[in-house]
Amino acid sequence: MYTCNRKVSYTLEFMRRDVFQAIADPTRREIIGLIAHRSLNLNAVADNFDISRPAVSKHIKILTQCGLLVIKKQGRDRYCEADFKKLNEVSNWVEQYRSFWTQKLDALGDFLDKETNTDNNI
Amino acid sequence: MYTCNRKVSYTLEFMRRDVFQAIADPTRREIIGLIAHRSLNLNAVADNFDISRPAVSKHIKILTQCGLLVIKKQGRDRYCEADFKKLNEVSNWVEQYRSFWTQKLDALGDFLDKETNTDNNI
DNA sequence: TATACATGAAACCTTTTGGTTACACAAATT
DNA sequence: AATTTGTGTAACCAAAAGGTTTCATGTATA
Repeated sequence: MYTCNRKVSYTLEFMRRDVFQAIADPTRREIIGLIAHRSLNLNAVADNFDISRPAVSKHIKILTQCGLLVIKKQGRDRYCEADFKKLNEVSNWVEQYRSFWTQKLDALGDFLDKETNTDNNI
Repeated sequence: MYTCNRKVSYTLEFMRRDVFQAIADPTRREIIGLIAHRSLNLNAVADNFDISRPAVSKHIKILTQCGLLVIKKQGRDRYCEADFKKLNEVSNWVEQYRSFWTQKLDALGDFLDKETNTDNNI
């Protein structure tokens, strides 16, 4: 029932970050907003924040590990490109409850409908 | 530009939790799922998890502080009721990027012919 | 009234998070 | 060739997160 995602610490870089945890941080959400339309190299991203460049680098690493960000090497630059497919997981989770905060009357019916085909396993 | 949400610690209980941070924890998402269709008292919620009752109580407090959960006192019981209006904030943020992960699937086919096959680890 | 129950809250602990500085190194530029 | 630039990474730190046990307190109930 309850699967813990935090004690996993593989040796490799693919430690399968949770996308919910990734977007929990406001800085990371802002990074996603920055690179949504155009990819930026790491320094360009860092210029938008008051924190240090390595701190931004860590955030980018987390976004990469959960699949929200892809790094394209180009010379000595690392261009950060957003990949929003993983956001579908968040959308699915949130939207299953949409009826609960929009139409109260149909709430129970909609819930029962959607409950049959939820696949939110990470 | 970057506003830190973590250093806020008011004296009162209304420390305005971030809903993104609230749903980052899998236990809290599960709690929301549990009380979505019927309200449960605290012990009933705690019965669904392996962690202690005070631990669940803390999660419920966080959900309350961000507005995702409302507690209705009834005798000695505290019934937990979900309030999904705050999820709109998450939905808005995610859905602004929906076109990026839906239309991109179509455009992907075009680009894949020309560009080098980048590994899309899913 | 005495006891069981539901919950809140404090004190404490360990791990994670988010930040820093310092240094290494390859790629560009001079 | 020497230097500047972009980035990775290690070592470190404070605070937050998530958990525990223990105790207090208000409600029900035998």
